[in-house]
Amino acid sequence: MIDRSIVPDKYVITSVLKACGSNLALREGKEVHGQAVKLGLGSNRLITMKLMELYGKCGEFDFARKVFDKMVERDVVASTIMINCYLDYGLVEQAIEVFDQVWIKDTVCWTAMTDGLVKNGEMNRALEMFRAMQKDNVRPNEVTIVCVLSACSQLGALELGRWVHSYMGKKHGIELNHFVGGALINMYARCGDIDEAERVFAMMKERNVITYNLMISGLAMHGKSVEAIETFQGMIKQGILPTSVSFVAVLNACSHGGLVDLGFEIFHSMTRDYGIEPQIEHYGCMVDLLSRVGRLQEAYDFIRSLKIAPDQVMLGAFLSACKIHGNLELGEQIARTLINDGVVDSSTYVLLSNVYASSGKWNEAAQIRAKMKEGGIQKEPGCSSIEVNNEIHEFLLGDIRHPQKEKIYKKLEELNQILREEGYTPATEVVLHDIEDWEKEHALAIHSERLAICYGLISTRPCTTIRVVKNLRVCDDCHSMIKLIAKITRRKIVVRDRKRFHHFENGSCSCGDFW
DNA sequence: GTAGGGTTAG
Repeated sequence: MIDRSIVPDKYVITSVLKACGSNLALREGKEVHGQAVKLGLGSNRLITMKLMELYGKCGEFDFARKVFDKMVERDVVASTIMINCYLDYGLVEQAIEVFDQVWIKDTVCWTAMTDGLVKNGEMNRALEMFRAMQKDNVRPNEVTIVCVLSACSQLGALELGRWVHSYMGKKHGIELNHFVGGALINMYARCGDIDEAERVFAMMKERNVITYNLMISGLAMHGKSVEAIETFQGMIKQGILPTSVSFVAVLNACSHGGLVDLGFEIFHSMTRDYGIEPQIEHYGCMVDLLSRVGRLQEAYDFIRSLKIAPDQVMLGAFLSACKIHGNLELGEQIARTLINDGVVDSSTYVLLSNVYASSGKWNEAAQIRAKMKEGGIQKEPGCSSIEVNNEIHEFLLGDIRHPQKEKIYKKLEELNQILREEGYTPATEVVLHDIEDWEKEHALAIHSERLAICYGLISTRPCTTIRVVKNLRVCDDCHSMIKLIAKITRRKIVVRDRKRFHHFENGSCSCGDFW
């Protein structure tokens, strides 16, 4: 409500416009701006910039641009607001166009552009931006560091992440605050160096619930269940109240560690001790917890007892466990529910098809694939990446774009030869007889993680750890193959898949073949 | 003045 009894000044109008922007109240904002114009404040810089922000936040970037173009003094601050208007709506190229025209860019402007690229999934361009910023002699601050670390964590760029960490340590005035500390823990955990994540965590003087959540989920991701639970308990001892996110993290740790009773105790403590109502993701953790250890009937009954409808992730956890524990009947019941509901994404289709295929029900598997085709549902392309000499190398299925492709495929063939001699037969050869043609192509092609690993083998020093990041789950065949590769090459191979880490060493994997 | 860490379960 606008109180019309008092005549507002420019400060009042600025703060009301700001509030309208935060609440996406476009109509009210326009009204306030109209008032400002009537009061002769239409060309006030602060008010004009707030109007741009308002338009931007409400998705009206064309209007924001018109205001921007009319501004007499289009300095770095106004340009940064315009850049953010575009970046919030994914218009990266338009943002860059404005950015390029800024004559003297400051830290905020560089950081906004870098962060916008990260938020729009353009990690490599974000890192390029960071390098360009340093060439331009603009000093990064804490915010810049957090953005760059976020890009590193998503890319799995451990080398660069380490470089950023050491840059901070060299008296560049970067403080290890909550944000920077959290970003570092997240970066190390997600880049596969959980020990270093723990070291940063231990070094931090002050930790908040987010710091703890990051550490707990990092430990859980690496299969360090006991440490994750201890960290959770340590947080409570410190008097920090857990949030709903903390519970997902710690329940996830319980399920990876097979700690059913403790998991239930923690689950019950949510409402009892902290007044946090479980959400679908917490129920999902409980289903996962029961299913993993093979208590499938209990998991099934648990799902049925819920007042809310199960989602694909929850059913996926159950289905995946049915496949591993060889309980097709319960799995099929759930599968039917999934298909009938008709809202199934590509990964669940793939999982369903694999469940059928694993028990030799080829017709059913083929039907699922046909349904996918019918509905025009495409499997998300698998993509693996590896960082070598500060550069991220990306590989798709059967990728031949890499400049060193000959060497990579030669290495792959060499490994296949050794594996065959060791008596290893790829699971795909068995599968091939009973699946559809298009699937054969996929099965025959070379999965991206193998290419990334082979590139790692030829381009890094012997005995060093190879770290690969994959956007999807690792398939069974690749998983067993990587175990053997780790053994014969005497390398540690760390693979981050969509959900967790696999540390391959000397023929076995830290996930205990259950993922 | 403009920019910052967790979306977690398959």
